[in-house]
Amino acid sequence: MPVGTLGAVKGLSVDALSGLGAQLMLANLYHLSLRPGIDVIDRLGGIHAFTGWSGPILTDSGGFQIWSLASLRKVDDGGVTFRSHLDGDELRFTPESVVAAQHRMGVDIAMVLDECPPWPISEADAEISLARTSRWAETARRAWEETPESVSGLRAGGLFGIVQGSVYPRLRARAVEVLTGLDFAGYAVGGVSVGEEMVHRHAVVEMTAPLLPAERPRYLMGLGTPQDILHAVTWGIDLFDCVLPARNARHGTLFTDQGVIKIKNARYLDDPRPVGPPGSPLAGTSRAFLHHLFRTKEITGPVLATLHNLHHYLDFMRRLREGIKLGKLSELAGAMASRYADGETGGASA
RNA sequence: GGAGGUGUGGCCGAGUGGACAAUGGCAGCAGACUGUAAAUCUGCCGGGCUUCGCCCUACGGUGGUUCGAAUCCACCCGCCUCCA
Repeated sequence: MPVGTLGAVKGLSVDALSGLGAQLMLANLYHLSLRPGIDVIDRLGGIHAFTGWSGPILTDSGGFQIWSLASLRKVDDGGVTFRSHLDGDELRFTPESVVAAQHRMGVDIAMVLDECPPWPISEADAEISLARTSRWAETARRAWEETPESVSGLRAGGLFGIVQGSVYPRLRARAVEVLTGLDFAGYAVGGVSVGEEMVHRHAVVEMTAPLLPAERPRYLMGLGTPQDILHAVTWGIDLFDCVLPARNARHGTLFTDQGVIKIKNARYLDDPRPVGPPGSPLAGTSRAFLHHLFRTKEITGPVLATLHNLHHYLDFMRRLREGIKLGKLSELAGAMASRYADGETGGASA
């Protein structure tokens, strides 16, 4: 899922996004609640009509903002109260209000409100946090059936639960048990991509993914680097979202099969080689030109780089799906992993 | 011709006796970024070294005052503005 927090992938039109073959876009309830506000989206006929994106949309609930905006919120058993990062306004999210808001926008996949705990965290604190997240999940699941009063009369398509429990196997297992008992349309693994080391990240996937029902989608929230995705796919994860390809593109880092290209580096000043492989959006764009666009701060630089990175990621996922279909995932994953390891400029992260 | 102003590191621009190799910004070089408070942030940025320190060269030029000068004085050079 390309990430379009405010309803758009930064730098791309909906046409450009669908041209890349994107199937599902992620948006964010916290950010959309502040601007333009759910009422506005409701009045305009829901999030698809509002954004013009006709493909599926998943909205994150604001649980991640409990972590990322930790200094601007207060959590209690009933929910979370944010102080807007824009103007300090109070914004109250409860499990029920979050479900209702996503119904009103008519999103395809709604996420329950969860508490994304920080890292590091003790097992005792993680357990307290998980207990709250679990109660919220039950509340959200009950609220899900209630039809909201909305202008658009829309409903969300499905509700996903979010497995928390930090790095602790006992807690992750308990979380899975609670959530599967509530019968969600899909299950997400949350609480990663909060600054933890790769070993922890991978351990969480390995201890959680196998416990999730095989017939429901498994969504790993917030990841990741190509290496992270490769690892998670081999462990049975189906769905990903990550700001990395889009954000890094805007910051001048391009993902390729050979590793990472930092296009702003002086070495690309007169590099005639194309940015992307044949058939990709930037197959006809030289590294020298893209370097020039970044150096001169042309808006087109970040836009083209975003096209490139999203294409690379979506193509990467396409190849993995193909590998799964052919029953050759482990072969493919092994080959890809070694390529990233041997990349000319190294992998995406240490 | 007269009057006034000004000259600082690649550029712009602070600094008007010691805390100054000299605030900022730009440019330059590199790094970071994982459910987006991010077209953002961080580091380096006169030269050399044994780089939490030392040495050299530096605030238009020359000379001087002073224990000490980018800062004060004299002369010279350049540039700008106004008047004629």
